[in-house]
Amino acid sequence: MVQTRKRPPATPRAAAACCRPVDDLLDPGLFRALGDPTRVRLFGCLVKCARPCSVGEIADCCDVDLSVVSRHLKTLGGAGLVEATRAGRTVRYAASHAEIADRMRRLAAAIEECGPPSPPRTATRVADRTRRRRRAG
Amino acid sequence: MVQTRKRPPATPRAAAACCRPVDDLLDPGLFRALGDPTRVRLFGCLVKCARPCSVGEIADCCDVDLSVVSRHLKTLGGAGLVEATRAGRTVRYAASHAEIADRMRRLAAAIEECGPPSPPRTATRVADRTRRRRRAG
DNA sequence: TGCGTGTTTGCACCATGATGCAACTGTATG
DNA sequence: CATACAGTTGCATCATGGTGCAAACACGCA
Repeated sequence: MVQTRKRPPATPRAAAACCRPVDDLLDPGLFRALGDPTRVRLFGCLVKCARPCSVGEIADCCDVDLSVVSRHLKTLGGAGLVEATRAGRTVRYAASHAEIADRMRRLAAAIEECGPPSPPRTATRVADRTRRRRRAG
Repeated sequence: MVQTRKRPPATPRAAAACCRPVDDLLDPGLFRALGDPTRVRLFGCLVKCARPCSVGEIADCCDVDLSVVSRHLKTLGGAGLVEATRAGRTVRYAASHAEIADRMRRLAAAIEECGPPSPPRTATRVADRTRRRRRAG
């Protein structure tokens, strides 16, 4: 693996001026969309349901007005968390599983890249290697 | 790998009643903390700075009142995003890199687990195997 | 074209929370 | 003990946004 790690900025002020991958991933818009209890519940239901659901169906999973659900779904869509498709007069929303998972994983990587040189990871790798060697032997 | 995948609930209403790993990871409190521009900026600076910083230092990275920064840092701390340590009269906050990265990764995994059976992943694995075979041969 | 259904939008209300200022607490230092 | 400094808290203000109701809109169907 090549050396991609940079020396961290000396102060938070310097950090504010310096650009890292984590800056793009830390989008307030995305987190804001998931910051409301009702909205995150809707998103969770769509994630677990794992298929495109109509607004009416989705509204059944919590006791707020249908119009509220409609607005929340639009917000989730704007944040890229769900995707909408029309079929006649019904609109179906589906969770964007792969996209969001990828986004979260990239955020995790970006945060980790800024942090301390992750000794636990090396430890895990050593353990893996040991296990592999044992299995082989 | 053993079969851990469950059949998804038929409707969002059923999804609301059914419990999956993703439910615990989708904590509105965490996302709410990252949903404010000022706060996420502070968090980003701490992530990039990668060391414990005093409140005064941190306040230098954005043009809001020191008291506001103090409150935001407390919020971030409450969400588990940063950790505070006192030394005399100065309080230092540091980003919890490993914890947050782990949390994001587990969320990614939980979301992916609910989603479609991820054909791209299988494809990748096949590709990896092919590549490995080629490299070996 | 009129009707019923699924969804969105306009509007008003209200709760939450982000912000700045000032006062306060707590801790070193003289 | 007085002073200065780091940070927190109380308070008032204001903007944002979550909510419900009703009306409007869009589409399929008879």
